[in-house]
Amino acid sequence: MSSVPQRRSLLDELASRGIRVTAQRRAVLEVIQEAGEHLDADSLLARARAHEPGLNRATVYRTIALLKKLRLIDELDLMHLEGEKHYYELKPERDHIHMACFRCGRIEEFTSPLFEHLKIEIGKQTGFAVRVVRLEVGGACRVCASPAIDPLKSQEDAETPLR
Amino acid sequence: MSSVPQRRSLLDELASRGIRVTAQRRAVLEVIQEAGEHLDADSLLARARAHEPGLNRATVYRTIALLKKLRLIDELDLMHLEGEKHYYELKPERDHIHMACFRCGRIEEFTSPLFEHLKIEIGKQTGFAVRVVRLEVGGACRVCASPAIDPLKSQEDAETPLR
DNA sequence: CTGATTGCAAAGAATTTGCACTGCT
DNA sequence: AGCAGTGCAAATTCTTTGCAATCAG
Repeated sequence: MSSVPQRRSLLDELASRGIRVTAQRRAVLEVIQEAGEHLDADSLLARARAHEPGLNRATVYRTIALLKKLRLIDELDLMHLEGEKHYYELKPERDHIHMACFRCGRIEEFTSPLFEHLKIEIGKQTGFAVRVVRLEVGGACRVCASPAIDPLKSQEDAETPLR
Repeated sequence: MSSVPQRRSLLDELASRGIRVTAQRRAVLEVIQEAGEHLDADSLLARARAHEPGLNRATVYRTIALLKKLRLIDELDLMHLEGEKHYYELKPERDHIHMACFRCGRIEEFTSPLFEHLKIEIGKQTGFAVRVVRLEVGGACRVCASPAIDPLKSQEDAETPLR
């Protein structure tokens, strides 16, 4: 939800690697950095155009690809709750789990030491060098799962995504 | 990799729920059931056409949607190693982790009691009723991560997907 | 200067949908 | 018989690409 600012800005990361900093990239990076939520390419474009009006959709996709390659952002599916878009967020200090409520569509995040242990175990047991981890969960959030909310209203199906 | 057959066939599952069993569905179910690997919609169509030549692509998608809704299969992305397709597998008795090697493209599976604990913890800590879990990992498999393989050949990038 | 980056427009990949026809149960 | 399921073709959604013009370093 609220994000702890990370040590170096995306801009600094690019510059320090000798990657060209253009006005377009600056606009996209800024939006990603200040985003309070998970953004897809389309909303990213819309917001970045506030900074850089002529910005093209293709440039957004190319910038996303760049940031992914540099492992500065993570790509999420959020259980495909709405369409097949991808969502992006700054790579966090500690990986977290994304939980998508099939009933109300809310996305929750959750971190746990167990998750960190699991990642370590994967490496130890299999020899696999873990670079990117994505753990997504679908189901019913606390509120939607509660049977006490409205006994008269028949419960919507929370077994399966909305669409 | 090799799969332990589950108690009831997909066909029985449908029939017992009063869902219509058509030749087309039978063909798709059979392919999913015997698949030794993760199949996308396209390969699913190709294989199922061996049983049911006229089978249409749309029917495959509709059948996949049905099985997903009934939670008889899981949908995977396999870190989008090749395109944005989805892959499908029978819902296993115990959820497993999918590990995708960015260098050689191999997919490994891994199960761990820690993973089960983590799922339980999610529910306990957040009140979220977990229905579907997808844990995917990207990186370098044991072989590709090994620095001893070929010291002369400069290592390919294993930090990031191939495409 | 000069190659990396961009915009544009078109193409591509994966999936979904409307509708008339077919075939389970 | 009746309605769920299917095929077909077109539409949608999301993303990528080729190429000429532009701009950062």
